[in-house]
Amino acid sequence: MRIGELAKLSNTPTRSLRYYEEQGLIIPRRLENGYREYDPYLIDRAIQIRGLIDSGIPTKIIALILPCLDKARGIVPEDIEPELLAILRDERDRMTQRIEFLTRNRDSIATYIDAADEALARRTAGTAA
Amino acid sequence: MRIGELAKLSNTPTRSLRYYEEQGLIIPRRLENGYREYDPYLIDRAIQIRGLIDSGIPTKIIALILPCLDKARGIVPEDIEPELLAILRDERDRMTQRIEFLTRNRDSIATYIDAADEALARRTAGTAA
DNA sequence: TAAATGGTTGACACTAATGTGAAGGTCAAA
DNA sequence: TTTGACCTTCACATTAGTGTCAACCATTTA
Repeated sequence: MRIGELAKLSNTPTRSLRYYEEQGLIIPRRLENGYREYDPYLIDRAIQIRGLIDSGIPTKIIALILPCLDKARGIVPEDIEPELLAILRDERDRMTQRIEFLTRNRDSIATYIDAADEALARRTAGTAA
Repeated sequence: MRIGELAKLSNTPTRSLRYYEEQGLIIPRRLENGYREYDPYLIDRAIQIRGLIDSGIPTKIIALILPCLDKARGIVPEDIEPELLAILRDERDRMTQRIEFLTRNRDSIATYIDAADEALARRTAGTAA
């Protein structure tokens, strides 16, 4: 598929898709026209990248970990550099921290929302009665 | 305490602390000199803000949800605007999405790391034997 | 064939968050 | 009293990611 279709299917602006290519995250084939040609599996990849960027992970890190995410289901790495491994551990821990942070704060917001809902329900009930 | 001490304790550059003030996230008292004076509880708040920003939440959203996070433990909101409530629900859901995304990808990375470790262990064992 | 649609590159602009440096005020200690 | 550490504001620079526009090429359709 071409870039416009991928943009629709992955809900990602074409501008961003071209940027991801520039950053080495998604590199499509080219048709004779020069048009970008994307394989269908790249829909998921585009969505994944958007999610990671939205979570505060810079594209340079994403470029590092993407190959590992691909290989994760199956292929065992044989010649992995210890430096890359260290970076991966670091990033894994950073992500865990982020998850904990987000979870704590999300739960606080949820608690607040629930309290507000309850308060509203009480007031509505009182008004109705 | 003054800005330098808070910077050390919260591991946040003074530049960022001033920026947070500009964004209405942390507003310290002022001494007669004009120096910023921070209460100790603001250490946690600074750390919290850093975590949220690092997780991809923009300061404008943080400014909205911070008061709720404060109130979350205790004070029940009485006069909450339905618009704010809608924004909060939205943000809560967005954070949940982020958490799921991060968790999935973190787990993939972890799996990859474990596989690499195992492979290394096998090779080392073989070499030793 | 001409218009419409969608693709290409390139450039300029913008926001968010932070780095950095200038020019200067405050205060404690030598 | 002068040095040094820390503070102030102001301002310009930078990075990431995206928006947007210009000028042009390709393909389909009226």
